[in-house]
Formats: sequence, structure tokens, C-alpha cells
Amino acid sequence: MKIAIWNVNSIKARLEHAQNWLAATQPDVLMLQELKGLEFPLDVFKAAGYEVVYKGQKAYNGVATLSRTPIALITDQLAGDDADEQSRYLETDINGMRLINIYLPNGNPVGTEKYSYKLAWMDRLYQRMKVLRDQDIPAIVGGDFNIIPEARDCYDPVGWSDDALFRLESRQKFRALLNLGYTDAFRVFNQQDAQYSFWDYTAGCWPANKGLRIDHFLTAPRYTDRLVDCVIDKGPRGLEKASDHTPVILTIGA
DNA sequence: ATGGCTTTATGCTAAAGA
Repeated sequence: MKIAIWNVNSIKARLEHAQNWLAATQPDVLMLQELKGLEFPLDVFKAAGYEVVYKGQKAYNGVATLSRTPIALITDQLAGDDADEQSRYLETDINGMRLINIYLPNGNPVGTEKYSYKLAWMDRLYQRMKVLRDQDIPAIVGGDFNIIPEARDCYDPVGWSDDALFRLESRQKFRALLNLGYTDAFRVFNQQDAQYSFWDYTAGCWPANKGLRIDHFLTAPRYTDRLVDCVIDKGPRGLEKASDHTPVILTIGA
């Protein structure tokens, strides 16, 4: 079973890329982040053979989960803050698998309410992932975590040391998720430096491979045991009018 | 190098992203 994640930075702007990539890659599930709109082009993806559950938002955020088999929506709200109106969370059940699509807040600039929102959001995610673990509901959490886990996941770790994506406080909260028993699936298969999923649009970052690894899959032990592969597909980032993120693909066996 | 691009919006400059 192939499960993919991709921050498309506007589904409207990336519609053609997404269609072409789906047709070429044929994942069973695709979890999209940063739709950047209230509407979602359902018809296009239904015609391609995918069921869609999504939660949009005007201008910002937005997540969608596409599947070739039926999707049941568990919740589109991350527990812990009823006043949170940002569309960043989609928890679904697909064939008995709990799949959670997240767009974790960026958090910059540090020291603002954006940063405290990020940290609080990570605490809420921790609580949810703990509840699922304690209730023996194995989950796969995938998406744009906006977290650089380690120095080898960043082209300039010193320069990024006080950024909300890499500062110690953020990384500690990411490690706390792992220490619940979840695994950063990519690192099961690849120990190399400079394996990035995002490259800034500004001049030279993509050709110079100045990137970040911030799009992740965290797997509960039951799924970690079944991991077959986890790869970054750099292809889409090299296209004209690309998203600044590229897809990551998880393969899981029976 | 001080975001050097890219996207969206009760839009034509500002805000957000990472």
C-alpha cells in the first residue's frame, strides 16, 4: 500500500501537477496540505478514481485526504482547543487504518502568538497521539510538520538555530512524539545527510540543494513493523511553477 | 544580504509562508 504526502502550496495553482503526479505515481492514498482555499476541485479527483475528504479555509491552510477506497472521517478538529478555527487536521479511517493528515503551524516569528500557537498545537497533537496509543488504535501521522528533526535535515543548521522550525524547544516536542513509540519512517530506510522535502523559492535554493526535511510520516509500532519503504520524490519540485515542497511516499506491506 | 519568490485577497499593497 502506497501512502503519499504533499504540501502543494495552493491546490488551485498546483492542480495540473497534482493530476499528473497521481496518474504517474498511483498511490492508494494522498494527503495534501496547504490547499489555500475554501473550495476543493472534487470532480477532478473523483474522475481520477479517488474519494476525497477535505477541510478548506479561505486563503490559508487547508488539508485534503484522497483515497482509492472509501474514507471515513473521524474528525477534522484536533482536540484541545475548541476555539481553533484553522484547517490543519484531518483524521480518517481507511480500510481500518487510522490516517492522520496534518499541517503543523510554522510558528515564526519566535516570541509571537504564532510561536505559542505552534507549541500549543504540538502539545495537543502529543495528547491525541497518546490517546490513540493508549486506546490501542495504531495510527500513521503524515504531513507538513514544519519541524527540522536534526542538523542533517537542514542545509544551514547554525543559521536556522533560532527559527521556529529548528529551535530546541520545537525539536524537543517532536522528539516527544517519537518517544510515545512512533517512528520517523523515512529514517528507517535512509541515513544520508541532505535528504530534503522543501526548498525555498528564493534564488538558488533548489539548484544548490539548500533545503529542509520538514514533511514526515510518523508510524505507530504496528505499522512500523510493516514498513517496506519511504522515499522523497524530488521530481515535482523541478517542474515549472512547482510547489516549494515535494511529495514523500510511504510503502507499507500486509 | 535585510525573503532575493509565490500565493491569496470584500485586492492593486499586505500578509504569510519557512
